[in-house]
Formats: sequence, structure tokens, C-alpha cells
Amino acid sequence: MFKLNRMTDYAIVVLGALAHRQGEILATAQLAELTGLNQPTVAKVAKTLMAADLLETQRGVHGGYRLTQPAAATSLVQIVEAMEGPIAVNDCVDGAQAPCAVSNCCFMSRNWNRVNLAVRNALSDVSLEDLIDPAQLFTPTGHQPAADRPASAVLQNEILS
Amino acid sequence: MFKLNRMTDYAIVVLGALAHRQGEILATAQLAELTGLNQPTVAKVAKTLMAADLLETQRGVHGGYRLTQPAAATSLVQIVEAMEGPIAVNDCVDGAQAPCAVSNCCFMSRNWNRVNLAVRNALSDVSLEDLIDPAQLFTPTGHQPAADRPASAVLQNEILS
DNA sequence: TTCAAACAGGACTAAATTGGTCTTGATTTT
DNA sequence: AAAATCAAGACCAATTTAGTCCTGTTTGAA
Repeated sequence: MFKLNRMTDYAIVVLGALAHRQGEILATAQLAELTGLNQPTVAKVAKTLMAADLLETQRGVHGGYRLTQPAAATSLVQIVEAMEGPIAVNDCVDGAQAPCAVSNCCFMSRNWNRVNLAVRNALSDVSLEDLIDPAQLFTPTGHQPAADRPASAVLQNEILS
Repeated sequence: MFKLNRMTDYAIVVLGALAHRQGEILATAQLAELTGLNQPTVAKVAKTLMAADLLETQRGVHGGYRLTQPAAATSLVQIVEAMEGPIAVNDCVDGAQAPCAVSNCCFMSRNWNRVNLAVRNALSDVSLEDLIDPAQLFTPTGHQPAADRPASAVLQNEILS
């Protein structure tokens, strides 16, 4: 439980590839090649990361994406919240729009908020740079993974070979 | 994100009802009445909690369930892990059976484990007793909620009225 | 001894969520 | 003007979750 979903995982891989080429603008096709993801999936992830200001874009020919800040300055909590929304173990925390839809919480939101905060702190202690440390990770592979094959099975292979 | 699922929420309500009648054996029908859940749902939740040794059972006529330990001794992490399995932000942590199914993790499991541990600690700091403090919470209502109506919308109403 | 109340265990269906693809349109460079 | 690229969102498929039901076992009481 408390598992990150695939899109978040993909986001980390994509951000990692961009961090590895710091400052460069990379098109989704290039990112797809570097990460082993399919190009449409990269595009979808990039759009979400754009909305959270983790990426900046250049449109048109030779367009693409670039990190808005250095990898060391991007924390895991930013990535997770960009992809999955605010961290909240239930719907009934400070500032929630749909209170108590599923939860026996309102009379105990103080405790839930305590939990939420602790989780946030844990995630904010890990930076993108921490996550991508092995720098030899992102080398083009030339092959496309099957559509339903997870990104990192591919990355794994690169590391092990 | 990081949201508890409904079954976990129901589990907290059921455990809370049992805590409120500490020591008593309550049948699923009684628990259903107290919590506003449907009886089959209570039964399902109770089965899961049994498997995690949070409840003990007596079968036969006048049978039912009872807490195995006082509410103050039961932590939220026990409840969450009982209902949703081990806390792991991805599949690739210490002791995982299915490593790297979705995740770019193996080369950074130290960081993931750090996150997992922090989450666990946050949850273990909250006890069942903390969660159910308003003692007037569990009073029989006499009415059945609609099948798809969340437990605690009902509880809410009791509190507010 | 028999019956009814209750749990045990698991199968099954429906609903909700997530993952992945595709299409149409806008922007930029050559 | 054309080609490459992102923007935005619709859409379908796959997976997960929620909820129900069925058959069997245990226990207490008539």
C-alpha cells in the first residue's frame, strides 16, 4: 500500500533523463528513446509535469522540454504531488474540497494531518538528484519496449549489462 | 494521493465501535447497526482484521468479534497494514517478492526504504484510541444506509444532530 | 437431536480508477 | 508554406477495488 502509481514512476525516469542532460532541451521522442518509454506516454507525463512547473517547454521545430530547476533542488514530494495530487491519507484534511466523502475523519482531522505532514516530510527529504545517482543510467538503447512493459525493466537491463 | 481505501476506513469504524464496548463480543449485525455499514461489509472487514490478529472471534450462537488488545495499544500502522498490506511506496523494498515490476528502484532502494520507514513511523504514532476519541460516536441509528453510501456520512449525521 | 444463529472461506459481479493511445489544433523554424 | 513539435483533451482497455452471495462449519438452546 501507499504505492506510487506508474505515471509517477515514469515521471521520475523522465525527469532523471532530463537531469542527466542538464539544461538541454529534449523532445519527447528523444526522451522516449532515453527512457525506454513510448513517446505518447512521455508526452502525457511531460504535460502533467508542465502543469506543476517542474518542466518548461519550447514549442515548434527543435522544441522540447527542460527542467526548470536543478535536480538537487527538486524534491520527491514535488514530483509525487505533481503526478498524484496533494498528499492526503483521506479526503478530510485542511483545505479539502470534498470533505468526508469516504471518511470517518472530521472529528479527528488533527491526527490525520499529523500523518499527512509526516509523509510529506519524508518525501521532501529525498531529491531528484538522490534518486538518479548512477549517472550511466540513461544511455540510448535503440529498441522499443513492449507497450505494456514497465519502464524500469528496461533500465534494469541497461544497468546489469 | 496516498489515500486510504474504503475498506481501511470501514475497519477503523468497526474497530472503533468494538473499542467503545471494550471487551464485549459483538456480532456483525450489531456492528452493522452501530456503524451504519451493511452487514456483509462488516463481515468482510472483520475477516481481514481476524487474519491480522486484531480481532478474535467466537463462533456459533451468541458469537461475534472482540478486540484482541486495548484501543490504546493498537496503532494505525497495524490497521493499515492489516487492510492494505505492507507499507511500500513501490515493489522494490527489502523483502519484496516481486521486485521491480513497475519501478526504477533497485539502484535506489535505500532512499525508498527511507521513505517507507518515515511513513510507517508516522502511522505508528497514532493509536486507535486517538482516532475514536469522541465517545458519543457509536449510537445505534435504526436505519440502514444506502448500499453505496459511505459509512461515515452516517456517522457525521449522528455527530451533527 | 435438531434447529437456528453466527462465523469461515472463497467465488463472483459491478463500479471505479488507472494506464495508454489517438486526434485535432497551435506554434515555431526553415 | 511545410515540417516538426508541443497542447489539450477525448477515448478505450486493463486493472483494481468494492460489494454481494453461496456453501460449509461451529455453537448454544429448545
